Amino acid sequence: MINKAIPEATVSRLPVYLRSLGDLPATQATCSSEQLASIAGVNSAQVRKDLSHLGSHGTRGVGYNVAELRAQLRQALGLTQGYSVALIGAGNLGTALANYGGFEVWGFEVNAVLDADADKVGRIVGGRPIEKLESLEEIVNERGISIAILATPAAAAQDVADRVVRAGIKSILNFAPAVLQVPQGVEVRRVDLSTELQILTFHLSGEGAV
Amino acid sequence: MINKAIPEATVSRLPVYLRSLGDLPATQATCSSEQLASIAGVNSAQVRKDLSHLGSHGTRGVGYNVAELRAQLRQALGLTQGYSVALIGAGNLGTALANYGGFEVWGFEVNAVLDADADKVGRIVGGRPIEKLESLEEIVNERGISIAILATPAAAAQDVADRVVRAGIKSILNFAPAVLQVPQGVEVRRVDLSTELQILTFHLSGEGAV
DNA sequence: GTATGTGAAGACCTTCACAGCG
DNA sequence: CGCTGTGAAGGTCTTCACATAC
Repeated sequence: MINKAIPEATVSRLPVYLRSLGDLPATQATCSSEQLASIAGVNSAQVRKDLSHLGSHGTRGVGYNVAELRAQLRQALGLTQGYSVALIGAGNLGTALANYGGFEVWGFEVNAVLDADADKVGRIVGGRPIEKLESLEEIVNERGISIAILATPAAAAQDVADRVVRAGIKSILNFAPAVLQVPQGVEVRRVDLSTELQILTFHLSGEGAV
Repeated sequence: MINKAIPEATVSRLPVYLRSLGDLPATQATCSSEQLASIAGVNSAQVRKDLSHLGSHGTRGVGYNVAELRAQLRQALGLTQGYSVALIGAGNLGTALANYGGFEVWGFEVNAVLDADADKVGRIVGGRPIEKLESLEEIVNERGISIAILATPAAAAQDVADRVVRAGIKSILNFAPAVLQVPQGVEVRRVDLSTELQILTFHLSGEGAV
């Protein structure tokens, strides 16, 4: 399997490259590692090494074929198929995510919005009625959900994660400010506002410029 | 300056340790690296090495004093003072962030919500009227804003960032799906939904279970 | 006995610099 | 000549393992 060989650090940059290609003029058929690097904000040797993991073959003296590279990136990232997403937690953030729609372009569709609060069930969010958390397993099976986005309070996050894992989901995007314990084979990515702000203040208060 | 010596990887874990301390029973006065590691989801040697960068001194055979460690973490992260934040872009996500309030606990206060869209100006979001982007510089000076949260569309992000930098802000939390170019001395942290989802699908579609 | 603090080893990541190809 | 692809060098980060201190 080719994927097995791609280092994690490279994987995390592939989506950036893919998006960067979209920033090129539509007329541009070819693109150098130098140019891609400048849009993506990384070193050009990095770009070349990263792309070499895809088995990508640019043309020396010319660069990479934009259309082909885009196809290879989508392939590597598994974006040739669509994904069904469940959003759990319909508070402020959850509601905003349900309405956001910025990732439908990439083939992600929110096919369920769940909440533990019975009072919220039935309310329409992002064009769908909120469903009760108890139906999770059923919904996952029926609608082929493969990704869960957690936007619950921190205190509820671990319980919900356990439930999500029991329902067979292997990919979790966690917005709750908590570190989740999950079994091997389940992948969690954490997006944590407070953490990011605190990293910023570290640099603000500590060393000077640079 | 002590901060200068703290590696970036360590800095990014300090907020997690700080929050993890809050998960301990209120009665617990002392905490081992082992316990902290398990809550924070890292290796215990990592915890010890990270904390040693703070000049922290645990007690051998006992562990770390919880209250003291919390104080040291807050100190290192610059959380002994409050920070005034401007939120730019009052769309779905921006509105949710304005209402969120989950980081006020840590001393961050949203003291301005701005938007480029004249139609939105004056509407109340998170208890404040939306103000026009043109007033940015003035607002930053008047209210001592030191952090900007960007929640604009990707296409506008770079222009807004330029403006924010010109207003003298040195810390940006960027939710727009774009890589920002900023001068040396300005720190940008990117939070990118689509990127995170795509990293998840890489693992879903590629290799099997870990 | 128990848990910290840390040198040393090893894994991983980035950058350089240039050979090689178009 | 220009740009890719990559060995080699140089960093950074993580983990181990144990001396050290309470």
